[in-house]
Amino acid sequence: MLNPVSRVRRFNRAVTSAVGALDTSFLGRGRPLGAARVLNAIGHGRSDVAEIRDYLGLDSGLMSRLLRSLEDEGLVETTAQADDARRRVAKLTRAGRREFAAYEALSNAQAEGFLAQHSQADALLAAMDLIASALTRERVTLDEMDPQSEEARHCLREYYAELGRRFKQGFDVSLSRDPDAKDMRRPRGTFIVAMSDTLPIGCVGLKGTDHGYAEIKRLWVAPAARGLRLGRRLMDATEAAARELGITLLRLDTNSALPEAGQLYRTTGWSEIPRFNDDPYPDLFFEKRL
Amino acid sequence: MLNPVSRVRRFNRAVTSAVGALDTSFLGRGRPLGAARVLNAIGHGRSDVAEIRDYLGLDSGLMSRLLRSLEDEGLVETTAQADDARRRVAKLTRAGRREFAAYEALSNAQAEGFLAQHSQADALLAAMDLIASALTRERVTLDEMDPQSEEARHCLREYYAELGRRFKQGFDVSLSRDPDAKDMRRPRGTFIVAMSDTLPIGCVGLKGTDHGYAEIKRLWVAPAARGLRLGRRLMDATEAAARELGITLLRLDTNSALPEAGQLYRTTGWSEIPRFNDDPYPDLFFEKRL
DNA sequence: CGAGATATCTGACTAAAGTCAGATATATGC
DNA sequence: GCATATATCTGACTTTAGTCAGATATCTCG
Repeated sequence: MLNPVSRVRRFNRAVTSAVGALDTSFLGRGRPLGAARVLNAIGHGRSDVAEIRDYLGLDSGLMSRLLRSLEDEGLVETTAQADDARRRVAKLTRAGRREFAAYEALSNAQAEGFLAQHSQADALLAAMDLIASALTRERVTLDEMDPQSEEARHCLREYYAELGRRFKQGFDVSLSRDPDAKDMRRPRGTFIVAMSDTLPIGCVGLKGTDHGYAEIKRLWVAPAARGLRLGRRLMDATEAAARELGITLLRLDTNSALPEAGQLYRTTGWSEIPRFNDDPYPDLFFEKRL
Repeated sequence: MLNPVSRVRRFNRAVTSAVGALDTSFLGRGRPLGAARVLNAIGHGRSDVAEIRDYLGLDSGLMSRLLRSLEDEGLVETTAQADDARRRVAKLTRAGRREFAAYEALSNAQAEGFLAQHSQADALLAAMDLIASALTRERVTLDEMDPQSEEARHCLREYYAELGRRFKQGFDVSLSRDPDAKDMRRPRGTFIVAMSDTLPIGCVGLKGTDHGYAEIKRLWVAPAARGLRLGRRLMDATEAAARELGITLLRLDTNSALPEAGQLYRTTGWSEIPRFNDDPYPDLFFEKRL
């Protein structure tokens, strides 16, 4: 029972038998699961019928009937899409919004109840993040976002906190050459956030300069998402963006206290070069010609 | 999205949509889920029909039909129970054992496949253990076991390893007064292992002595199971066993590098006493009168 | 404009799971 | 021995989910 395979299977059993209890929010309101799922998909902002069908993996006939039953209940209204009358868009009515709110409340209460049972909620949440990221790894999207968006700022806070923990001397952003947000917006550069579901789990910035090269900054992957090769995906996406922007030379700096980063650069075509700036934190410098 | 409730809900979503993929082992052999579940329950050693029905939460009519379909396939045989001919016991036939083995192989392959996708399997497994323990906390059983059983030895190994990490000077069992296994067997004492499903996640020993008291030794809770108040349950069970054995005075020693242990003793009726042995590791001594 | 593609809907069907009311056989307690 | 309880089985039924083949309306492109 102590080998890895048995441990995974134990987890599967625990989760399978608890999933009913973990997410009973779809139940308990006297509606079959299928209809409840459609209602919740609409509530969560999906309105295009084809999109919902695709998201829930439903047959078009079944989808049509479920939608009809929600209309009969007075919870949903469908109209033809303005620019393509074959497509339909679904919207919650006032009663539908009430019903959706009730599902949300159930779901929240249930998650709170689960957390309340456990005195070490932090460790439990970290474990849940890790597993959720692992399970949804193929659904992680890399989105270009503003470096001052909520998601980007979250990543940067976490990134600085981690540097503080990992550098012997700590880390103080104000001492470092913090890139200006405007250098990480198109067309000078960009900022990419890796999103798992709605949780930001990694980021990287491409910072334009006036020195004939662009810099890669702030590459970070959440602890809960390590081991999914996300660093590599982020770097690939940044390089692609740099090519699009006509950039031909990339540079970056890093620190030997972050060995996994150095390792990543060395195995993906970067070459070590001499120090090219006077930032006090980095002690390793790389460049890559595109 | 970054608050605890949202994180739990993200986990729920991830797991709910992955559960199909997490445990598809019940599928893919051309048998409906219900029948496959019954076959597997029997394969895992449940033979009493009423017990299976209860375990799987099935209606008696449905159970009867599922069992009949497995019999028709030649996978299962049922006979009347020897001492009560109303009850039936189910057993796998040779073909049934083959089929069960195929399910097991599928399940193992699938768990292996999942692990193979992740480079940080250790962290993932630790997270899975933690969550599985949290989800099944109310199903943790405390079983009296031989101190030399596989389960007990696993707990002790983990316990020693943890002391090694937490004591500044490390920990060497041979320097400590390691209790003799025979002092932790009835009627002199006992040894209790906390089992979650089939994984040992905690232990405690009650060691009989000839000095008018018994000692509590080796209280340990797996990191994956902390925060579930398991330490307290283990202590309660040990005290109950001590009372049964006619023991009226308990003593124990511990170390101030394990603050959560000292805290537990202080809040559960133990009083600090002067050193009562010459073991080099402990620096705190407690006693409790039953 | 017309052919073919696309999005949705409708009707007819199946499989699986589950419910419920007895029927049957056996056990238990007086 | 008999009334009552228990374990299982059988038949009749419902609900839910899902499949599939067309019907209908609309769009797109030459």
